[in-house]
Amino acid sequence: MEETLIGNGAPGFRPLYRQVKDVLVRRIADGRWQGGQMIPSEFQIAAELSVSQGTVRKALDDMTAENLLVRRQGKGTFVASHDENRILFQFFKLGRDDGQREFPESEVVSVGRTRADPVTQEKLALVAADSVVTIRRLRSLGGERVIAETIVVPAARFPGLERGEVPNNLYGVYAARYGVTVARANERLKAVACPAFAANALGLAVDAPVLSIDRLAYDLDGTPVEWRLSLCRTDQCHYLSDLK
Amino acid sequence: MEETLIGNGAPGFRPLYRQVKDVLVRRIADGRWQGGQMIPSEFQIAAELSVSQGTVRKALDDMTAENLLVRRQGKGTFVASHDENRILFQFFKLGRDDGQREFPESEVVSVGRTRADPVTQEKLALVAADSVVTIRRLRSLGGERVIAETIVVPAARFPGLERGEVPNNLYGVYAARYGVTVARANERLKAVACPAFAANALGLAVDAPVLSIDRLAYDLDGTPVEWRLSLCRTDQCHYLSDLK
DNA sequence: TAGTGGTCTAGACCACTTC
DNA sequence: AAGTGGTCTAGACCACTAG
Repeated sequence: MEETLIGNGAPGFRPLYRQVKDVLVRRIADGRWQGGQMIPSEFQIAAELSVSQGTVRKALDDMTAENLLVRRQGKGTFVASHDENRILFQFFKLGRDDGQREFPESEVVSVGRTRADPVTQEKLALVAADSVVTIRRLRSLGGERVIAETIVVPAARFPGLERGEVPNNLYGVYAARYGVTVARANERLKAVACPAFAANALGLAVDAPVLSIDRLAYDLDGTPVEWRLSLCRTDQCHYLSDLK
Repeated sequence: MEETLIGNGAPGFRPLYRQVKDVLVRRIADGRWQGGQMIPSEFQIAAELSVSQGTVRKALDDMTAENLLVRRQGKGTFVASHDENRILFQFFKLGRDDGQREFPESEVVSVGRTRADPVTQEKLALVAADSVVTIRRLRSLGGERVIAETIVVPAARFPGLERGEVPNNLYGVYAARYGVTVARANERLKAVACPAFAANALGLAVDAPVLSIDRLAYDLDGTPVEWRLSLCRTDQCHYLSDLK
């Protein structure tokens, strides 16, 4: 076994299953276990780490509850990938009023690399010397442009992102090309008057009400990795929030 | 044991812990276990239902994850109550921009009982003959009126609600006085132009952008028990949504 | 048939709270 | 010291998938 688990007599007590979980999360964070890949069975992990299979199960169940793993009876346990389905249900909360749920199309407006302005520095925990990549794009649902969004990421974690294609499924690219796993995000929503630049793009009058979504996304270590501001026209669609 | 658990050879297979959970949920739904009350220990429940303590634990852990129970090591397991804290973190997602999180004050504008209109019938699964109680109120954060909301509930489940005081913490009253536990809700958010009636109350210009929150709340059986439409001014506050 | 995850049990011991 | 929930183990058996 490569990692060392501490006994439970220590004052800084941490449950075994927590330590097991930390080890496994690190393997995903380090990219040793990639999205979509099947991981070893419970018994194999248990033997490797010298714990019982039940302890491994508790760690895996925790990670499954946090959408880091997907378990399929009879097949195996897989690292969750940022495919369109996961995005759709975990990270994209906009749905059409007719109940249809679909992955939005994207048109990139601009991509560029600049120094981080003060607001961005604060959002992404950067300093003035740091560079960021800024992506502006429009997104459509059912053929209608409904979102104008600005995405800002630290250039250091995504070298070369500003060159070449910007695909629709960004979080998939973060994971596959840069080994950055977006694990969670928080969003702040406001109703605001539509600014001119977005009004043109969305086919709205200036000052029409639009939904502003200010999102900060974090990786597995809790480090902010993306700041995104989306302006959405919500006459034909809505933001869906489940409270439970 | 009063309830009968089925063996696991049956074709309609249901895990034991699921059956245990159903039994315990029913006790809360029926009001036999009230909010805030301590329930029997794992061993007592296990003995009563003739299952192992581990099986009871899995049922209790599930219910804890769904915010139906609160477990405190060394003390016991308690039925979750709709106190201000739970509402604040589970059912009230509006927070001030300065980061303060507080329970809003309420001023009731009107309370009345009428027949359910077609839209309400559809939302709450009622028929034309059914009556509903409608509450209109204003809510404040930090002394500022920020929400104008309309709440509609089936009169049959809340007899007499339209008479007497309407307290600030409605879900607490649903539970304590009517035995109705709000277990989950879903909200649809839009940015809309402020209608005249709300503009006056919120100190906004007509057509100013406001956040519209359309909420349907469900009880433990999954029956819709409340429809609520909130119009919020979001210049000093925001709707907080955590994606994980 | 073999391998995976899912359920269930029984028992030991630890951590926290209260008396 | 007694009672609660929390962790950990070991082993049995069931359900699902694939070859």
